[in-house]
This record gives sequence, structure tokens and C-alpha cells, in this order.
Amino acid sequence: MPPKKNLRPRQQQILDFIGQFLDDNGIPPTVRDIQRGCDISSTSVVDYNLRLMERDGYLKRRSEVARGIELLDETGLPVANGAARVQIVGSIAAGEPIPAFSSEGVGSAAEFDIVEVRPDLKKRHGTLYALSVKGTSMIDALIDDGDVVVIKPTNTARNGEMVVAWLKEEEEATLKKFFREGDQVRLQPANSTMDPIYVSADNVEVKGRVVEVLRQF
Amino acid sequence: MPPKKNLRPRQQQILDFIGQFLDDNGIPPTVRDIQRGCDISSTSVVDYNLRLMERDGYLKRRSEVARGIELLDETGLPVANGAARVQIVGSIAAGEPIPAFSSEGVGSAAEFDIVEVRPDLKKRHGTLYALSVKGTSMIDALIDDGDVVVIKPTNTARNGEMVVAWLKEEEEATLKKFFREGDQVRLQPANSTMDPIYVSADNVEVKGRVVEVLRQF
DNA sequence: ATCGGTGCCGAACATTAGTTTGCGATGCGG
DNA sequence: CCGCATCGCAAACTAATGTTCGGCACCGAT
Repeated sequence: MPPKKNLRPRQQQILDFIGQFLDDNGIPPTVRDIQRGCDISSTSVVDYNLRLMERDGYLKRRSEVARGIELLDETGLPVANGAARVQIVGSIAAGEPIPAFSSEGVGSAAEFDIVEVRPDLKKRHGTLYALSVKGTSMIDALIDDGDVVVIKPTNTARNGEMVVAWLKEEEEATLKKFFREGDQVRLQPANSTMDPIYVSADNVEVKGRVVEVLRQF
Repeated sequence: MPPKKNLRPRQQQILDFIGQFLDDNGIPPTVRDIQRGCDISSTSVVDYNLRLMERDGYLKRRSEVARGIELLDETGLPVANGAARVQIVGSIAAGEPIPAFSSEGVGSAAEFDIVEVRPDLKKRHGTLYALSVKGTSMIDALIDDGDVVVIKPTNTARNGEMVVAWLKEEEEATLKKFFREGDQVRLQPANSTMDPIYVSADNVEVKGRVVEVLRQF
């Protein structure tokens, strides 16, 4: 395969559109979908550029097949359709603020990793981000050192949901099951043999809801 | 949505084929693909059955769109294309044999659920199956009641890998980290605060390696 | 200026693929 | 046996979609 080159603006635009279309619709676009989506006046222009991009290893086309476009990743392997990739925006550990939540520091997020998650998650929840867990302080939530938790950003939580709770006073983030009880909040470890902690509702800020835990084996 | 009914053989066959095709090709099949794949003599038969299955909530069709078939899961949500789906072939619980491992009983596997996993897993490991965890006996491995463990079938394990270990004498399956130590085997809970158990190597049979744990939130 | 390559355009063409139609076989209750 | 619904079949129709063709504009090299 020829080495990757920088894409022309139009080709970048087409590539972005294909990715977007895949996310939105779950199936690849047709040549005419791309034409409309990129304000191109002719299908032949799309075909022309797709051919170049195939030559350069950005995608694969099944000829004579409707919607036969597959995106390829850096290694030349096909990217699963609607591939749900989530960025790890920081880590969560007892006693330390989460970088992504402190207003600064998001700019350098590019240095962080990307994880793949189950594709249905993104459909169900929309935008997600991920935190890697440092230390064993979350062991009571059945979450180990090195695990990655996938979070749906939200400020609210229903009772029983596992949330990222920010304890203002303690300046500490934790993963617990959330229960509102009057003006108190009960934070219940997932491990039923552990005791819950109670805090004033004013002292708790919900940062997001846990939708998945990834563990490396 | 109408309630689910049992599918006719032909409809089950079509549904299976669509899933298979999705796995193999990453895009949904056309009506004619299904026709060929299921040895049906006419596209209208496929169309007829697809219509019924859509009515019954098994899938969604985008009309007038090539390859506009989407599978739906139990909740009516679309299943992402090319998603790696793994069959739950049984459950694992302390003191009970695993149905899928007893030579009989695999025939009725159709009754079991399907779970979606991260697409990269299937690429990396090939065929996988899953077990649902009953009871809290695996809590020491950070695996809770109701979790689903995704397993790569293998008879061997390297030290440190989390495996499904079958203890012949006790007739019991368990999830532990595997360490060979001479003619003994150390089975170490993932939770480092718990103590390992030691068994004779003859008494242990490795059934598979854990590659992922799925937890419902 | 001339030529060849690149990028684009519009239109036509050919194949693929969704949909419809009419008919036959089968099974079931009356 | 009749009426009716279910299921399947083949063929035809139409819309969707991939592909090709001739031409134009720009640009750098000759």
C-alpha cells in the first residue's frame, strides 16, 4: 500500500462526511449521498476522489456494490461501521481532581488515548468520554486499577445509577451508586458488602453517569 | 411495538443470515443476498418475510434505500453494523456445571441472548462466546451478579491470565487468574486483598480465557 | 504557446436492488 | 367442497446507485 499523504481539502471533506454518515446512519453512504453532503456538483467528482483515496489506502470500495465503501484505519484494517471511539480525557483517583473537569487543560487532551467501546453505547447515549482509573480506591465499586470507565456527561442522576460524584468539600471524585434521600445523598458502593456513605446534597455534584467499565485482560 | 413471537423457521434463517452477513461484510445484505444465502427462489419471499419481521419488531427497513436493513435488539434499538455479537451460551455459578461445557444441551442454544462487544475484540481473538454470571460468588474477581463475561475458548493459559477454570474434583467452574507452579496451580482472585487457592494441576482444566466483562448500568 | 496532469463538471449508461403483481399450493374451519 | 388466510413462486417494474465518457479550466514544465 502506498504511504499516506496529506489529503486534499475535498478529499478530507469527503472522508469526514463518510465518517459522519456512518455514525448517523450505520451504513455507508452512496456516491450521491456524498455528492449532496459535500455540495459537489457531480457524482463523477466523488468517484474520482474516492478512487484516489482508495489508491492511497484511506478506504476500500467494493465495486458494483451499493454502499460498498469501507473506511480503513492506520493499519489498513477495516474500521467497524459506526465504530465508537471514545477519548480518555483523564484519570480518576482518590483525592485528586480530574483534569478534564478543571476548566483548563482540555487543550492538551490529544495526548490521551482512544478506546473502542461497544457500538450500541454511542447510539444509546450520544457523546461519551472515558477516564482511566488510578489506584485501587474504587475497588469497592468493582473497579480496579487500570480499568477505564466510560462516562456519559450529565448533571443529574436517577436513583440507583452509577455516577461520577464530585465531593466539593473533600475535593474528591468517586464512583458510586447514587441515591437521593431528602437533602442528603447516599453514595452506595457497588459491592454490596461495603457500607454506603452519606453526604449533604449541597456537597455533591454529579459529573456523569457510568455506562461501561473496560478492563484489560 | 407488537410483542415478540416465535419466528418461523424461514424467518429465523433469514435473521441468522443477516447477522452472519453483517459480521462478514460489515454492511447489511440486499434482498437478493438473502435470497441466495437462504436458498429462496424469489426475492418477493424475502420481502414478504422481512415485512412480517419488521412488523414484529425484529428489524427496521429503510424503504427505497439499498441495504436499508437494520437489526433491532430486544429494546427496539438498532444494532450497529459490523458489531461483534457474541452469544451467551450459558451461565456460570459456584457449584454448578456450565451447560455449554456438558457435551449435551448445545442444541437449544438458540434460546440464549446475544450481547454486543467491542468490535476490536473479535478482530483480535476470533470466535468468542459469553457466559452470564449468576450469584456473587465471583465478587472476588471483581465480577458481580448479572455481569457477562466474554470468553475466548482455549485449553491453555499463560501465567497471569484470567481463565475459566474447571475444577474436576469439585465439579465447579470459577474465574481466576492462572499461575502454574510446578505440578500445582495457583488460582488467584483478581481482587488483590483476597487469598489464592492452590490445586493440583491434574484437577484443573482451562476452558477459556476471559477477554472482557460486561456490566449493565 | 504548447503539452500533459490534475481536478472538476454534466450527462448518459449499466447494473443493482427495492417493490409490486398475479398466480399456485397448502391448511383450516365451516 | 367452499372461502379464506398463509406462504411461496416467478416475472416485471421502478428507483437507486455505481460507472463511464467527453469536455473544460487551471497550472507548471518544456
